[in-house]
Amino acid sequence: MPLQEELCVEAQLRRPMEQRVAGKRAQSKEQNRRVILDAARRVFAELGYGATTVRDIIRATPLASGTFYNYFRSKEEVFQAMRDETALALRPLLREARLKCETAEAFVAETFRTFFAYVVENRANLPKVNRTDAVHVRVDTAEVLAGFEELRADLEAAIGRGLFAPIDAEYLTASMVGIAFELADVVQRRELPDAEAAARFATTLVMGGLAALPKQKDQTPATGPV
Amino acid sequence: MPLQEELCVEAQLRRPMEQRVAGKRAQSKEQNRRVILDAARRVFAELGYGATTVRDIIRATPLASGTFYNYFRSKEEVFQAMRDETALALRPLLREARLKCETAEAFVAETFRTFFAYVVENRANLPKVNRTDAVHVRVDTAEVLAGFEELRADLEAAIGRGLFAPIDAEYLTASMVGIAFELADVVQRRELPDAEAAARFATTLVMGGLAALPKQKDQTPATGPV
DNA sequence: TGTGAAAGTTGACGGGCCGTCAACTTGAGC
DNA sequence: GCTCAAGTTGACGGCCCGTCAACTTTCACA
Repeated sequence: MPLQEELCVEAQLRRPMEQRVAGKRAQSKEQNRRVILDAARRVFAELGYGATTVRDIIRATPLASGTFYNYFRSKEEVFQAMRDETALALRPLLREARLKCETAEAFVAETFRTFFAYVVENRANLPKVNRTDAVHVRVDTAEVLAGFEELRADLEAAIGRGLFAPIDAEYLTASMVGIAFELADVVQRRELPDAEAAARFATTLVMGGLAALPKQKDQTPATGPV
Repeated sequence: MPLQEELCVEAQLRRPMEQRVAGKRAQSKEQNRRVILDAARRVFAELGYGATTVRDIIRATPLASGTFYNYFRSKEEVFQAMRDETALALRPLLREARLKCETAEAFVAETFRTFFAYVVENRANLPKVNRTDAVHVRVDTAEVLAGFEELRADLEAAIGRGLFAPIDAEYLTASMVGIAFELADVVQRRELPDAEAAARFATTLVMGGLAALPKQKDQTPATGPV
């Protein structure tokens, strides 16, 4: 029956570029997910994470309550999805920045520069901050933790290539992550956030430490190789 | 009327050491608070922070639901109280450790040593970790933030005394805090937590950075003094 | 010791949020 | 067209929420 095919073609001709192959089904599914995530972002920003309920998110949406649960199982899961989006956007940038580095200094500097630049540019989706009273919450989803693992793997590879002296990559990763998140917080609170300055500070701190760390290792061989 | 006084004395003689002056009222108030906090610790550990409800905590207690609300307004407040207890226990230790230091190295080393030692010794009350699925939560209460401020004030005082070169104390505080919490996490996950090793790593990293930071500042005077 | 008042406890209650599910609507394929 | 699977809807039973009137315990004073 050529008529049906023609209908299909006609539909595609009307909207030539976007959504060509995707059926209406898949389209609206993607759209609903987007609608929920956007509503959630607004509501979390308005009420704070703790005070927000699933119903608040649903109410900020034209959808019915049952539909919400077709997409997410809880507000926690929505929040994780939001953080995952950030992590998935940031991780390739970080990898790319690090891979082209030929020196330890560049490796560290590019990692911090990319991170702080992203954080400052996307203040709205800020990955970390949430205030309920004077309380401060940080959530690391699986995607975020995977980003940490990438940094660690890249560090170990760099150590293997002789870029870094052999040090405990797990400890160094943790330190860089801690510095990055805590400094990001400070930077964002300042009235004129300066991503470059934060990156410079973090880089200098870590590079100075890297110069000192291998010597320290020799002083205490009791622990043995990890 | 001496008889009333006698009754009071008799009561004290029966339990000679403890609770001498405190009336029954104040006693049971303190005890109820303790009972709730202990129950909460158990329940949070069992169910995780997110899944725990106020009713779960109440059920782990011989008290009625109304009584709970005489002491705390929500599970968030209970959790904050728990963290505050940790912060209030740790802060004097940290201050004492830092105050007697005559060198920058000692200042940094003692701060980290004290912190990691406390964290490893009190794994049960561990200040940071909470898992819901693969999610990782950290909460900084007002008391905890006050601890950060103390570190910053001590750092600035040390800079004033010439112990440290003049650097941005806010950035350095944030960095030390970030390193401390993130490393604490790594250390606690290891099967043989070595507080000393973590303290040594953190100290070396920061001291190496401190040697490098003042030079960096000269390179970029654009920002000006803070 | 007895008594009145204040402090503190209790658990039932109305209100709202939770996640589910049977009935319905929409899209895909023939 | 027609059928069936996929997806949506909102009402529903169950639970948690924070409150509060009734009750019990402690305290201060005579």
